[in-house]
This record gives sequence, C-alpha cells and structure tokens, in this order.
Amino acid sequence: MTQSHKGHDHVWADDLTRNQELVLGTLAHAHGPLSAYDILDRLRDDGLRAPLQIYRALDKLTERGLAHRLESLNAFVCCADAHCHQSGCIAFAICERCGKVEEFAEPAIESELKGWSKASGFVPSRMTVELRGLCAGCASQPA
Amino acid sequence: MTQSHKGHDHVWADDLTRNQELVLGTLAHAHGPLSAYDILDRLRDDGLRAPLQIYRALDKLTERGLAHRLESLNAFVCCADAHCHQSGCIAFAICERCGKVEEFAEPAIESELKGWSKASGFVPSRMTVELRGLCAGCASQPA
DNA sequence: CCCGATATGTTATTTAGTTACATCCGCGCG
DNA sequence: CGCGCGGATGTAACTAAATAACATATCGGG
Ligand SMILES: [Zn+2]
Ligand SMILES: [Zn+2]
Ligand SMILES: [Zn+2]
Ligand SMILES: [Zn+2]
Repeated sequence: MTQSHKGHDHVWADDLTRNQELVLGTLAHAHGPLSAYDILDRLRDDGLRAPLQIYRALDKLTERGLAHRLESLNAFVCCADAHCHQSGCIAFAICERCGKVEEFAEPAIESELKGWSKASGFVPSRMTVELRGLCAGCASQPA
Repeated sequence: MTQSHKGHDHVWADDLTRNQELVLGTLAHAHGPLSAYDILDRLRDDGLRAPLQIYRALDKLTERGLAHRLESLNAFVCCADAHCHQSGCIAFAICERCGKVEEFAEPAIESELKGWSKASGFVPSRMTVELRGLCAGCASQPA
C-alpha cells in the first residue's frame, strides 16, 4: 500500500512531506495563530515529539509562502491567500481580543516602503507589517 | 549626599529611575540593537542580575517612546528621534549584515494603514513596520 | 507616623528556538 | 545489485527570551 499521508480535506501542494503536511493542516484548521509549541502539542498523537520537527516544517512552509510568521506574536498562520506571494509585502491585522488575523496586501504600502528604500539606499529583502488592535467584530462588541 | 545616579553624558528625561537610566544608557551607547539579555550582561557590574530588572525598565522606556522594540529581532534600540512619538507609526530598516538600524517615520504609510483599517473596521492600537535587508553602506560593499 | 503606590531584588519556571549528531529513505549510477 | 549522495527525520541537550510569584525597599501625602 503506497499510502502517502491522507486524511486531509485539502491539498495545498503535491510535494509536501508528511511533517510539512501535518503542520500546515494544523495551521489551516486552527482558528487563530499558533506558536510552534502549540502545533507540537496538537501533533503528539501523530508521533511528533521535538520542537525541531515543527520548526523544520515551518521553515519550508514559510519559504514557500504557504504559512506566515507573525513576528510580534512569535506565532504562525496558514496563508489565507494562495496568491499573496505575488505581492512582496503582506500585512497582518491581529485582533488582541479574539486572536483573529486578517491578511491583506496593500500595494500602496509596498511602494511607499520601496520608495523610502530607494531614496535612502537601503536594499530590502523582507518586509514586516503588523497591526495590533481590535477586529471589526470585537470593536463593536459591548465590553 | 543626595547622589542620584550620575555618570552619564546625556539626560533624556529627569524622572527616570536608576535602572531605567542604566538600561537606556546602555542602549544609547550600543552600536546596534541589543536583546534584553545583552543589556543584562553589560549591566552586571552595576549590580543588575535578573532579566526581570531589564524587562521592567524596558517596559517603561518603550511606553514612553524612549526606546523601541524590534519585533523581528527580539531586541531593543534607543529611540533615534526624540519626536518620533508624535507620529503614531514608526518604521525600522534593519541591516542584516552590519546590524545597523535606521528609524524613520513615513506619514504616508501610516495613513495607508489607517485607511485600510477604516475601510475594514479594524481599530489599530499599535503598528509594526520593519524592513530587513542591507543598508546603503553594506549594499555597496564588495562582497 | 502610617499608608498606598511604585520601584526593586531574587528564585524558579515557562516559552521559544538552536546545535549536534545519528538514522532513514529515495534515487541515480556503475 | 551495491554504493553514494542529498534531503528528510528522530532524539537529546542546550541556549535564549520572557514571565510568575513573592519579598523588600523607597517615597510622598494625609
Ligand atoms: Zn499569504
Ligand atoms: Zn476580534
Ligand atoms: Zn523613536
Ligand atoms: Zn549594513
């Protein structure tokens, strides 16, 4: 029985390894961002035991843009938009009450940052834009 | 002898506590960003021993805008521009070769982000913008 | 002087990420 | 087939980053 790793309802890429698929599946089914150790806890039953196994998978996934790291949270999310890597600069809005994360690409922001870089001689390789605050739902909540 | 804490060449604010002044002084004299533990190591001779002492001082300093936290680095820098807190959104360009950090405020970026927030109902409380790459000096270096 | 607020000091613990090293598995090649 | 190589895995030990819990000290106002 060839039995590659089944059991998932969605396929993101056909060449993910077992661990990568497990990690990405966990992120995809989560309601919000997860730390590497959160992910590990959820994958103990699948045989994963060491942080490094998670970090290795996350490295590959973030390299390929299938997952993103939230720097201000030390946590990771599944990419919400399969085409986000076409835009070099992805921004995140993180709700501090419910934990929801919205991923969005504002080309204007990217060009602003590129403009500053050009003017100052800085050569950017990676851009991090993260907003903290309250999502629309939580902001309109009573208390 | 009243002897508040002297020995510094510059005064940032007159009401800093001893630990806050030590930490800010360390950041100010550093050539690049420092982690909390880096700071601790440099303040052992001044009697500081526990991470918490550093983190407490850093909390106050960042609250007041005298220091900034670089989320993508888990490190801190002294504020380069005493008036930066007038702008809600401060951006950083971090050189991955020499470690130099440039702090800049692009009002256009802030208004872009505010625009997105307004349109989507998100209520931001804090914004993080960090560029990684090569500073002008390092980018023009041979290898 | 007493009290509350703020700052400090100390120890232990939790959370995050890395280093080092052994093993395993698929694949091309002689 | 047998070998060698690169990528993925597994495991243990460790460093780094941040916090929890608790005890003291310091200062200013009533
Ligand atoms: Zn994405
Ligand atoms: Zn929310
Ligand atoms: Zn500043
Ligand atoms: Zn540089």
